[in-house]
Amino acid sequence: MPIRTLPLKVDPRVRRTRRMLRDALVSLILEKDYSSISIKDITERADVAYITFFRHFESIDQLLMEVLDEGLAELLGHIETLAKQSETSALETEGRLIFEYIEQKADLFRILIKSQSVTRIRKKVVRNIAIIFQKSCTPLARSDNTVTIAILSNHIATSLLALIEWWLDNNRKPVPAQMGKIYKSLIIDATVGTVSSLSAASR
Amino acid sequence: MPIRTLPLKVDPRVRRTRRMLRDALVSLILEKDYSSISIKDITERADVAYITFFRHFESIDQLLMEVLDEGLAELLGHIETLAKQSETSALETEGRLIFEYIEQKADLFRILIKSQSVTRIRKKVVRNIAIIFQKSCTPLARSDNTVTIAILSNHIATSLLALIEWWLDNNRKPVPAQMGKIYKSLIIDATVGTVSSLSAASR
DNA sequence: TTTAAGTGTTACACTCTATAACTTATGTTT
DNA sequence: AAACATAAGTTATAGAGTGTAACACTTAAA
Repeated sequence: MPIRTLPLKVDPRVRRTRRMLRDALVSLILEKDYSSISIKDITERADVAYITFFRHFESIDQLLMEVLDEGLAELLGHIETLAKQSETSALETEGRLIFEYIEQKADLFRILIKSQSVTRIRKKVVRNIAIIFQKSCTPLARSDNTVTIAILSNHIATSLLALIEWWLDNNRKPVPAQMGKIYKSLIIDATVGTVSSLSAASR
Repeated sequence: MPIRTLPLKVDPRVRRTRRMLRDALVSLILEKDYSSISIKDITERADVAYITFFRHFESIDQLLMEVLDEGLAELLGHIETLAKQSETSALETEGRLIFEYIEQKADLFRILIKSQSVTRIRKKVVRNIAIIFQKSCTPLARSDNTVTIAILSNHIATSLLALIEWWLDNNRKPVPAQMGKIYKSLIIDATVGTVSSLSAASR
């Protein structure tokens, strides 16, 4: 049995303060460079006392992690759904749906990409996405080579993020449908092709 | 004709100071987190007065750029050579040579990967590497689609860096020869395959 | 209403960045 | 070698940012 009952009634003042700090950081990230954001900036934007920040978070990075954990849960759930679809017959639309989803959640993705500048956070995001694709990679690597699976899933995660970053930097020029095709061919099909060529070489 | 003759006799004191600052930053990056390095740290390590830093550089980022420009020139030249080889018949050894080179220049690469945490610097490194591969990509994309070429070269550059980062994070586990195969199959062959599949679709 | 906990105010110590005025050291030139 | 120009060192200063402490005020819960 768990030691603490999960909701455990959080003081509404605490909920309010943390939410205001999160919202303040989000709006600040969207309008200026992450590394130039100070704790004073955040507390002023949140209309909260300076010291209150330290009563809830150890650093801006930690606050950002809370923000991302929130948004990432939804994002990862969406990617996971799409990854599962790729095992079925909906391969054609999978990539397009990803980029359409990005257009909808543009703010979240701008923050996500910007956050990648913080190494620790970037690695965590990559790892989370890689874990999702790991499931799709495992059946592919017949020789159950754990190293190969790790490399493949890491490659998919980093490549997808890089492709998204490029797309956002270039004003989302090719439409989602075209980006979907590129994603499928350049990342997914290519990964599958690698598995067969590598396992053929070791056979 | 250029306005200034290029070497123009740099004061030996300036050369010495700048070299000491560069060396100090390199040794600091190798032993602690980049974002925690202060200008005072650098000048103390370099055994130089604090104010002297500002007489040569505007910021730590700028000093790092000078460090990277130095090392990157050699690195890029090496990759370029390998990229040219890929147009000939030496395809089999290309990838292996890259990872053997990384083992030799481990310090430079550790700095390069760590520097990626600074968005501006990371983008510049990616762009530089992408430009090299752009030349190899151009003949592939027959429909001279500039967008496609940009995406392909960006994909190769980011994927290669991500693969290198993964390899360094995992204690260089698979030997260079194996990593070379993975690189060739997962990144190079996959890119070539994408070009043909995309141009076939638009035909 | 009383109590507990969260938040605000003010003050302070510390680090880091950035600049200025002035002195000392070093290289270049005559 | 002496004179000059320039780089580097010393000291002082100002301002921003982090982090903590003591105390007063406000809100939620009993």
